[in-house]
Amino acid sequence: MMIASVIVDVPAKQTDRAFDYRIPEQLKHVIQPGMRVVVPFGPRKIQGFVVGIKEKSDFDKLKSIVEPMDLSPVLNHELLQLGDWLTEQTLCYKISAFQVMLPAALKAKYDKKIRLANGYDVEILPLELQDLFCRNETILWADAVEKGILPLLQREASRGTVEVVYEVKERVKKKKLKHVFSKLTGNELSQAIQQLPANAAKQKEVIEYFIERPEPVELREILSALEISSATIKGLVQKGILGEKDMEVYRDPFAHREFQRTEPFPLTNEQEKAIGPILDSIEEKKQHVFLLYGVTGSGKTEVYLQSIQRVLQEGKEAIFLIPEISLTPQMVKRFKGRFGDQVAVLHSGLSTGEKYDEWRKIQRKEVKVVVGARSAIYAPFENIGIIIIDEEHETSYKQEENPRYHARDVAIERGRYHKCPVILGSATPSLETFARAQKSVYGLLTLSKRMNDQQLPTVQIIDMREELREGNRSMFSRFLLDKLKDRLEKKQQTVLFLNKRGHSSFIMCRDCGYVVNCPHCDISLTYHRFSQQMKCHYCGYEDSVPTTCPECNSEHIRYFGTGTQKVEEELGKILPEARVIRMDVDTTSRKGAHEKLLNEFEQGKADILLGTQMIAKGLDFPNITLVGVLSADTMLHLPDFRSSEKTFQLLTQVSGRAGRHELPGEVVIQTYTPEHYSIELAGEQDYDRFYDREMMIRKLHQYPPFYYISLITVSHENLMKVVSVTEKITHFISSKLSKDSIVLGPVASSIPRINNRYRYQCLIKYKREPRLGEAIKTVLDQYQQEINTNGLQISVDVNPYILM
DNA sequence: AGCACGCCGACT
DNA sequence: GTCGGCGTGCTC
Repeated sequence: MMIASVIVDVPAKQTDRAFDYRIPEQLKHVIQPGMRVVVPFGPRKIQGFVVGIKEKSDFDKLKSIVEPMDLSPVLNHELLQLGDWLTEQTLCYKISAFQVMLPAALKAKYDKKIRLANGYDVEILPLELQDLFCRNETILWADAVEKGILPLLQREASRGTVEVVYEVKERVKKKKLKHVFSKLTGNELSQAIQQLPANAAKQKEVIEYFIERPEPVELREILSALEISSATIKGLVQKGILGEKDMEVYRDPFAHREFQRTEPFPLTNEQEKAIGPILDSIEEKKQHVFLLYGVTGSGKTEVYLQSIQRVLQEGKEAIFLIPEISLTPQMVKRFKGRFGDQVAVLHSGLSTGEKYDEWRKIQRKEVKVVVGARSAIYAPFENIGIIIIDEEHETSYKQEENPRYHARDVAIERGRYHKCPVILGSATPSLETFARAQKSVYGLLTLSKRMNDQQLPTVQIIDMREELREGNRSMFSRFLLDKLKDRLEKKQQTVLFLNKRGHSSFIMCRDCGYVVNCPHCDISLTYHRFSQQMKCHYCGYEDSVPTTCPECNSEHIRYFGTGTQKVEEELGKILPEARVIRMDVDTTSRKGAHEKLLNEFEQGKADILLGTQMIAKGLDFPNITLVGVLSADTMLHLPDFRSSEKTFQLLTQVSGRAGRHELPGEVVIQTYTPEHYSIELAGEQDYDRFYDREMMIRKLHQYPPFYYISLITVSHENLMKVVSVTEKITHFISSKLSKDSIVLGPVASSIPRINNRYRYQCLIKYKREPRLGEAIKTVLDQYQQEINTNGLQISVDVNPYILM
């Protein structure tokens, strides 16, 4: 007898193990590891992943697999193994690890239904129910609740006349469209033409079409191609010459778009030198991690493209990761232009169905290259020749929910399996990566010159305190304003960057300084002009803006902080002639809006592009000669050890937008802390000195890359409970680790309360601690009961990116 | 996660 | 005496 080990779709500690199921005889040759199956679990039917097949089980009352959900495995051997690794690394459930590797469309949904039990007739039911069950075979549980007939049904269920059934349903269907095909051979078709009446010109045209191209064709396509109506086709179908059938098609997010083919550019000396070791590594089939450290505009992309080209020549596949925010149409264009329809694109702008289709193209080996954001690292290729992570330092590569993985780590793990190079590219590498390159753990490849020998833009740092002292209360320094006017005159373009993170608009009383906080979370409410409301970004609480201060009754209570709208307004006042395009969450939420706005800017329909994070990357327009950063230091003051690094990276990225082509670029950075090294050195665009400086601080405070960190966050409604549990956990972990490790806690989280739940943390810093995972698992086991029943939550983040 | 089983309080 | 509360433990 064949038995399948199945990981069931129940994300809980107690079910985080394989359950054994009998494989029915007729499925003996169908069921394979990596397939999704429907299995009975307790009283219901749920989805599961087959992880192994064996002949014996320790369990003797096995149930049988109900049915397979796939024709072929959705997870190959490597990905199953990778799932185990993910579970180990991030301490997540197996089922979560598998699900994160697949498109959302493959995640099961469940229906709970009620139907007449076997052997009973509708007659036996009370009258109210008879009608219902005459019309429907089953009734959705949710409908029954709504109709208020649940008690009735429950009574019947206890009599045994109706029963509850659970069904697993697929989330998306494969898209099918009507196709037309020829039922006859070429010769037979030619004969058929003869037999048609003389006035059937259109029908003859259709038959000729099929003589030339005998394969099935989409109905819509042939209708428009031959300019005929569906009646023509219908006639031929009735004559038995053509047939109609529904065939699967891909949703194509890039339909009706032409991508201009591009050829490889000749490489500069520097590029040539950088690509050498990569090509060697491809050839030697050796795992090797490289840091491609190249200033903005130094031509990293061309190195990527030509490396991928070599991989394709070897008959292998390539994964190219890029942060969601810079996964712009521009970037897609470059890849599609070079590699045509060998490219699949995966990003959050696609619908569930579109993502699923792109994923299937990969699985069916119809494409060779994947360009995508974080989760594209799990592309189901089987013969990977290179993995590239562009903008390696970006925080979006870390997933902030379970499984809390970093795409870089997954890339290196997959590279190990496929024995292929992994390229990490950045102008401002994360300290971890640069440190590893310095220690030769990673190969260091440097591009120090911009293409065509353009100069890096000149950077001017403006002290806004000085401006204030001299009576300028506007958000534009006089220097920046002059520059703006200058560009308007010269008809050159400007990018204005507003760093909003950590500093959104809040409501404050100007008399007593009272700030309106969320009643459920310890965080200020954000002002939304659109709805004239205040909103909590953590729990969704909403309220209208008070007219008087609840503390001092003053009427001088209003919103504070700088939003893009406010900047736009002020621009309108001081530079009324300037045409401004604003890009933020509000103006880009609609699908395609992002692209549209950028296109308008590119075509010169505006002088100033004003925006937040989303314009920091990827913009590459020749006419941009000025970049202004309105508030450089807003995120410098976040309680995070990476805040200096992030500030430096962001400022450097933004500066890189200026002067990428013939015209020289200029950058103006406004700040209240010009003396801070991350701002000063971003101004000098000196990564190396920033690195040295920041490394000293990291060493001093025992942070990465000198120490690894893990973060345990405990939350509960009761403050005392949280503190005492965190206290115990801290104690326990501390007792299990070597004395070189540092265990900090209990400490209130930087957002001490979210949704009325208090949050405390235990931070662990260590150099080598092989037993830490074990210790954390013990903690989770210990508190299992309270987690299940008492509403206690304990979350673990190994190598957290944000300490929140 | 769901759900059944089982042991204690307030009702017909 | 029973209906129903939610603590406890199980699901191949």
